[in-house]
Amino acid sequence: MKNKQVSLAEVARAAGVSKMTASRVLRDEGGFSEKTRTKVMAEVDRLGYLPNRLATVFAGDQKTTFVGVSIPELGNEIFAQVLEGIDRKLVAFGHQSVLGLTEHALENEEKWIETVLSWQPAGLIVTGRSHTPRAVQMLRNSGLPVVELWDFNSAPLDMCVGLNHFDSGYSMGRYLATNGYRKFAYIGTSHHSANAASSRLAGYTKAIEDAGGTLIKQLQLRDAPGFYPGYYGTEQLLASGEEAEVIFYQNDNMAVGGYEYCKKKGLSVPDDIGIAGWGDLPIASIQPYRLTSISVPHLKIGQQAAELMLSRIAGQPMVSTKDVGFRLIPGTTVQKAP
Amino acid sequence: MKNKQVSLAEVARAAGVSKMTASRVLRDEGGFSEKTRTKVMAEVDRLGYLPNRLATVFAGDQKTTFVGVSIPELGNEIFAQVLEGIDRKLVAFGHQSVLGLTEHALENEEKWIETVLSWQPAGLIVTGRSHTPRAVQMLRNSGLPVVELWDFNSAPLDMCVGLNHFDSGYSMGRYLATNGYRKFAYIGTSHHSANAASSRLAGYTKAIEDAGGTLIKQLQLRDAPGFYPGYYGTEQLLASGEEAEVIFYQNDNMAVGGYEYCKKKGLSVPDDIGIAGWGDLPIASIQPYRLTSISVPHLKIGQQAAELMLSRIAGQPMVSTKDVGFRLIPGTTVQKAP
DNA sequence: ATGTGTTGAGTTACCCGTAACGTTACGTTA
DNA sequence: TAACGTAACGTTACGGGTAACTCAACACAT
Repeated sequence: MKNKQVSLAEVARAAGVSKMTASRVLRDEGGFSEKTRTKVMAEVDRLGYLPNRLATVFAGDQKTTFVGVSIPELGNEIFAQVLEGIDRKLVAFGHQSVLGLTEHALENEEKWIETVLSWQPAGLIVTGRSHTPRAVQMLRNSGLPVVELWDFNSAPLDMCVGLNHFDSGYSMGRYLATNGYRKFAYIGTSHHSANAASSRLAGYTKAIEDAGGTLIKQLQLRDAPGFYPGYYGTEQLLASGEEAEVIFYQNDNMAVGGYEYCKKKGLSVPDDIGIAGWGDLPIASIQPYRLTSISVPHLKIGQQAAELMLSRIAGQPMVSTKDVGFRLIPGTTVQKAP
Repeated sequence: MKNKQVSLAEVARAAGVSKMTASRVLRDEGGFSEKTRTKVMAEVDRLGYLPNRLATVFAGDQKTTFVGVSIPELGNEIFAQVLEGIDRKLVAFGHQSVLGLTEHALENEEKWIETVLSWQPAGLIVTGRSHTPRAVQMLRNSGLPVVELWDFNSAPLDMCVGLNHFDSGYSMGRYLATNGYRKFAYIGTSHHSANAASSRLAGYTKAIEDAGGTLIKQLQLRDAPGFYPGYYGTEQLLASGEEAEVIFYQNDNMAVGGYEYCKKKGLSVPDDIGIAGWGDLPIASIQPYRLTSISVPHLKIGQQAAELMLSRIAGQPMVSTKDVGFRLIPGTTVQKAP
């Protein structure tokens, strides 16, 4: 199998025409006879010719059809869905996603950006609003369309699709306060630095302050934000002796874990303790209760990102920021004000 | 931002040397003075030069560092994990994944293969063993490393990593029969044709036959294999009046859905009915019971696939097929023979 | 002073398509 | 019949790097 790739020149020679004529036939550009077309296409089939798009790009000093898509991880089903939404849309318009998993590290992102840019992509979609200075520099310099996902940013590098995480945390805090809660807790994971989750916490904290309540405890676990960290984090929190009335979790996976711990310990939710999650994740949809949470349009984020990207590639002028918003799910896991 | 990309020639001119010298400096090839190196690197920084790797590939008639990775969907957490495993490994060795979501359709795969091949990738990783004839033709013709994932195939196109789905279904059937079950049922989804799940069903059926039992009902829903299809599929099955003693589901998501339905209907598992899943998915790990299932090494599949790919790219001779196997989880949701 | 080797460059050709332009062989019109 | 138009195809140049080769300058041994 050391078949050297068949080139257009070989097809042309076999068909007894020039490269140019063969090229015209393949692009159906016109300016050739039907007989020639038949002959060329026959040779294409016979030799199994596949065009080398690299050369095409090269010839016209264009870009490839690749769009770099960088997300933190795929273990998080939200990002997996966002990616799926993006790719579906891109593929429908003749583009391909080049994957980048940053594992929440900006240095990884920077390295990935450098590599992907060297392959002349049509554009880049990245997660988050914070990047290394060099990454910003490279993105700016490239002159390529860039979409920043997830964290809504009114002053994006180029384009932005996401939601205001601070506001979502604030909404939850205010909602809980409105329903009579005074002593709040938060459980999240912090193996990554400045991210959307910390914005949520900041908003939550602010709402509590504004309402005159107290954030009596915040727990930052060194783990992935899943069911068991939620379970054991809750155990740890309750064992600490602090008398939280309601716990806001980084996401639904953790919240459901917390719920299960409370249930096991004989605590009644919401009578003894309130539980709130974030994200409206699949795990919440299969519980016999309705988890209080924040619903986020994952698929919409991906699709919108891809749409912005595509219209910029097509050269259409477009609004360049899009706040997809969020929705508070009242649920049944916190007490309602009388 | 219509900055034309800075080329090596511009860097060279600015540094007062030839393209070739600049090229040598950048590749640290030697044959230049320290003074020249400093000057060239200064201009690289000043102009923000990023190499155009396309040209390099082009010049040397080489391949890009892209590896095409095609999977059916990302909604399925198994495939998301497999992809993550692949990408981590590939990136560590200087490669990038170009994503392809086939949505279980071979025509999509074929089209994707054609497109990706035209960009001169270093190799392709695809899911499943069945492809369109033209897809097989193109893959063969390319002479590129190809890994077929998921479904173990002793006669792969090139390389293969996966497990024998038929055997896994057979094992489950035999296990259940050994524990005294005689009247079997199966619930799966069939919006896709020949796939790994149907191999599992075939193995299950065969085991039942061999044990002298009866598959009294098999339900193929037109839906994604999730919790609710499992829930309502079970309702439908039980309402049909058939007296199944045990139900084998296409995967754990469906099985847990089935379990919840039984629980709601007051049926005791495993006393009144047996429940078995497949995949050892995350959903099973957060239940208060241990689901009878088949455990599959997802991450290992991805890693192994990437490893095979990388060693083939590096030109190392390698075993080209790898059966990663599976493990039956006895669980607590089926009755044990006395 | 001459020959030889080494260092530090520059020159040329090429990769595979395509844009731009050139060339034939006709047919058509004045 | 000369002048012109057009369909069908060919030729040339180019893009951004790199392999392979050439070349100039200088050091050093003979």
